[in-house]
Amino acid sequence: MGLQEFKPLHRDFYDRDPVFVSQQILGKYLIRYINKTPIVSKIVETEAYLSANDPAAHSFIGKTARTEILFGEPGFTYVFSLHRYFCLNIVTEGINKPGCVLIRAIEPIEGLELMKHFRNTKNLYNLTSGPGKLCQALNINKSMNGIDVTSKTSLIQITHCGELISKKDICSTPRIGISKAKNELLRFYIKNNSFVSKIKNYSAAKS
DNA sequence: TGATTGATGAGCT
DNA sequence: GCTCATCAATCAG
Repeated sequence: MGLQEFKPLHRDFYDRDPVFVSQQILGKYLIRYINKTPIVSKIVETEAYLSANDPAAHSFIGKTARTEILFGEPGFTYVFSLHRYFCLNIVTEGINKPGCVLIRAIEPIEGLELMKHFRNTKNLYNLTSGPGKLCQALNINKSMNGIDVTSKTSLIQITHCGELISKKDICSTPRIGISKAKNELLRFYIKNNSFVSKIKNYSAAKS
């Protein structure tokens, strides 16, 4: 696979509403370099966290030392820890509009052995089907906070790929595991993709 | 197989 | 002290 054909998405891509970016980023490639060796994966599930009126967003209470990166330029990583795990977000919108996109699940493409090593498991589905799991598989921790994913020299990049996901193949549901704003449909995933987390919870239609 | 719970650490008040 | 955008082990049926 010729990696040089994958160009990082431009910063303008992220300089928009997090709901829009959350859907458009589905199917794009997430590349993580470990000592120059790329781990390639496809983004298959995301959640949007809004810049205003979203009590579930970390930025809701205002700017703190932890959330400072959210208030800056779009196209940078926001990594935070939760219990023993980490979650990877991408900052969207402009300065002082602290929206972001949480990467909830990825489909492994290349670098399977490295991911299995970091996760200490052989089960393919269990490798990256959740925000904490994928960070473990990609060896992402707090030191990966504030990385520019639009730069060709970054350790984490998000790039174009051949596959376009059509609107009808994007499903939306409420976000997972939050206690506030439970009814907003801000989780998005690629229909019928087997690496999406918590598939069974939403297999039945809800009226 | 679905629901519940305990491990666990950082950030905020 | 309490909260929390998680996960894996455990238990009930």
